[in-house]
Amino acid sequence: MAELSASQQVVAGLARIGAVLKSQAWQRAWPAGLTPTQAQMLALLHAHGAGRPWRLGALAAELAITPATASDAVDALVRKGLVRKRRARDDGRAVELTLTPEGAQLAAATAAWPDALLRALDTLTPAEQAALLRALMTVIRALQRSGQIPVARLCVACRYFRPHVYADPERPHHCAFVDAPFGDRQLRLDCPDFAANDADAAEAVWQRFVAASG
Amino acid sequence: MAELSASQQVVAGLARIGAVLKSQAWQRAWPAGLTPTQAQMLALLHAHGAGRPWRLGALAAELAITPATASDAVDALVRKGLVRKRRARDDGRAVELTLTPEGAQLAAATAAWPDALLRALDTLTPAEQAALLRALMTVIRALQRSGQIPVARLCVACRYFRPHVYADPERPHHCAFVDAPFGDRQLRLDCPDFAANDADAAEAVWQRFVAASG
DNA sequence: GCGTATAGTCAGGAGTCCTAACGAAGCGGG
DNA sequence: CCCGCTTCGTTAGGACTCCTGACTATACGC
Repeated sequence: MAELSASQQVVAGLARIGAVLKSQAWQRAWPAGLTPTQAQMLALLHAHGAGRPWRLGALAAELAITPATASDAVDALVRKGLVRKRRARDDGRAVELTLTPEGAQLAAATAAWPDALLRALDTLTPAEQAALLRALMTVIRALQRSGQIPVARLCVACRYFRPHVYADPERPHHCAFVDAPFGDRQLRLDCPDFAANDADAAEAVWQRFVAASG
Repeated sequence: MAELSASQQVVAGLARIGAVLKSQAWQRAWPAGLTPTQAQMLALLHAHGAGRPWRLGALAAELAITPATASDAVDALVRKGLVRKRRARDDGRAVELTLTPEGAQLAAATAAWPDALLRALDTLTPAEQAALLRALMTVIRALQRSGQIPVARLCVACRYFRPHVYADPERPHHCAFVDAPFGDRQLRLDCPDFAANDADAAEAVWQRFVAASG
């Protein structure tokens, strides 16, 4: 049996799951007349778009595609009447994107995560789910620090996050944005209320988080 | 703070990592003159192709694309001189695919997993890596059982797998194919020597595996 | 043999994704 | 104020992806 490191095995598994996500994205997007990229854009615009409209460049960075590709996809969405383009007030070069009512409706309808994967995850015990979530947070944080991911709106990197400030093991953390305690299972990987912390503070928060969670 | 289930959070994280895998696939494949799909094909042919050549349909199922798309991609690889097509001996409809020497060389050169992700995974503790691997196995197994993945060549579903037959906690399992003990960290998600087990036996093996690993 | 199922191909079309070249707006210094 | 540099986005061109639907050819069952 060839020796493969645990990391390599994990990457293989992630790649496999990535393939499932990709094929399910097609299956869900196609009936709605969308491609996966278009559906992803719609979802992003829908998820955190209301207050501060997305710019095209930010969208491209988020989806890990070039601005040229993003421009293509946005045009397709505009042709379909789902998205509106507007010049930014404060920057005549930039383009702001907002959903039309039709777009918002379709985004809401398409937003559901792939059932098969959710059901598969539900076969894990709660402890396994928590461990998986923590592992993913660690990985995503590392990827962000190495520049592979533009912005990761993780609780553990957020200005409002206070890890392990309560004795209650169910809800040890505090979110200063909503001013409420919460637990590991509510830790978010992509919070709309995220506010970036400076590097040193984020590192300190992370250290406190892992130290007490070990 | 909106309530999201742990499963939904995990899917979000997996999707995020999937995006990284995708963008890195482009970065690695492009300099070699390949697209991600072509690189994946080459990798599959290289990983377990020597003995029993791949058929086009199997490749398509593995990559979760239609046979038509697979046919396109194979043609591209044939044009580039990396792959050879041949009618199958035992089935005049089927096409068998083998790597040319150039293809094998390129596949070997391109085979490395994305560094950034490996490094990110190395920030996990060994215990976290093991937990992550087990969680992924559980998920992939569930996806296979629901038909989302064609074949998952997991140790835990293999005819040769004997879970927890030794006292040594480092190497509790036995592989009857290589006739040697091994540990959790060597459990494979995609073993070339995999042999399918029948459903009942696989279920029994799985139960023994999770019961003792809990 | 004959029909049905299966393996793969072809044609057509929208879309993805890249690079490269470009226009247009902001920003800074002289 | 205006020249150059940078940044945001678009266009153009090309290879490829990915689908559906129609098709050919072989295999298999009765």
